[in-house]
Amino acid sequence: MEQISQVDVEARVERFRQECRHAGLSLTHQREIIFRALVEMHGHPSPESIYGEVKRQIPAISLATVYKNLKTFIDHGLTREVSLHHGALRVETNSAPHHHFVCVRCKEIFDIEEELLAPVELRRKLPEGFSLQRYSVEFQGLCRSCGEPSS
Amino acid sequence: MEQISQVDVEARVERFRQECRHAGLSLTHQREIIFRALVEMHGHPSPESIYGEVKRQIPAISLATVYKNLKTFIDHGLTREVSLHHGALRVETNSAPHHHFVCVRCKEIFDIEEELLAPVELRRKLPEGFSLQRYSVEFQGLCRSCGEPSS
DNA sequence: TGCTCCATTGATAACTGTTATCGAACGCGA
DNA sequence: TCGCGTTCGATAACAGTTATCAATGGAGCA
Ligand SMILES: [Mn+2]
Ligand SMILES: [Mn+2]
Ligand SMILES: [Zn+2]
Ligand SMILES: [Zn+2]
Repeated sequence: MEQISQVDVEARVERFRQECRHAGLSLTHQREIIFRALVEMHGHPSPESIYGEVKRQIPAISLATVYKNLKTFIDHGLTREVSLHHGALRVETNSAPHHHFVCVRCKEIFDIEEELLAPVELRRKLPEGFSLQRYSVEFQGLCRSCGEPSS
Repeated sequence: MEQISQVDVEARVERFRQECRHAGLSLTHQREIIFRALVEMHGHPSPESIYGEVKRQIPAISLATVYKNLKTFIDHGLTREVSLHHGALRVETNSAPHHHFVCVRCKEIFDIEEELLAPVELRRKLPEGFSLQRYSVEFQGLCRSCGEPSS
């Protein structure tokens, strides 16, 4: 959670410009401000919080523009979505500890039995003050149906 | 993903009844049908899909009843929500592989450096047809601020 | 069994997060 | 500088979820 230096920010914005050119994306003012905000905001910001930040520099910007650009960035690998299954609540009654495989394409969630993995080992302790209740490994990739070449 | 036997279902529904009594929850017809559907549906159903299932047995049931009961079940540990951060899109520019700690209380997401963990080891291969792109470990528990006794 | 009370239900309005639509504005190559 | 296709802002529409509230119905008790 260390602060990112201004030099690093500029370097990443410059790389961003190159990647936009590469991908045939127009370099709009909005686009750049949004990306810069993204890099400068530490953590895992929501569209709403990014909007709040960007609005300070472009008061007239639309929330829809933020959404559209975030989607564009994600599609082009310029940023990443933290959770692939944030769309709707999902529940399960399988109370046994187990892991999940999430398909990046169809977003389906598959159970992975716990025994398939060797226990996760911590080399050091978690940061001070954090109390652990459980953990599970989330695998991401293509599921059987989505990986087929015929798709 | 093996099919659950009818005997097991009944056993779990019976346990459900006991736990409801224990928790001071009324044993309503809707409640039991919803729970039974939940146990019988394999995978990670959404409220909408549960509603669809339950509606076949109680055509007049309201979607709100399904939501309310799912929340009640989760609050009492009768079922589990698969993802703690399904509420809204979250993005990050931290492209280095890393893990996450999600606070069960405030839902904040914290980065955990990759080096804190020994590499995850697969004892066997993933199920046939699944292609892995990445994985990360999700820790759940209380963060520093939420774990404080003064809260 | 019948009565009372409070939890729960169903209907629906309201709210939040997200996407679609569309005319205006703008970036970019010619 | 011009012209075209992209992107923008405003806003309607949509999806998922929660709040509201009157009606219903479990659960304990007479
Ligand atoms: Mn699962
Ligand atoms: Mn992260
Ligand atoms: Zn898939
Ligand atoms: Zn917390």
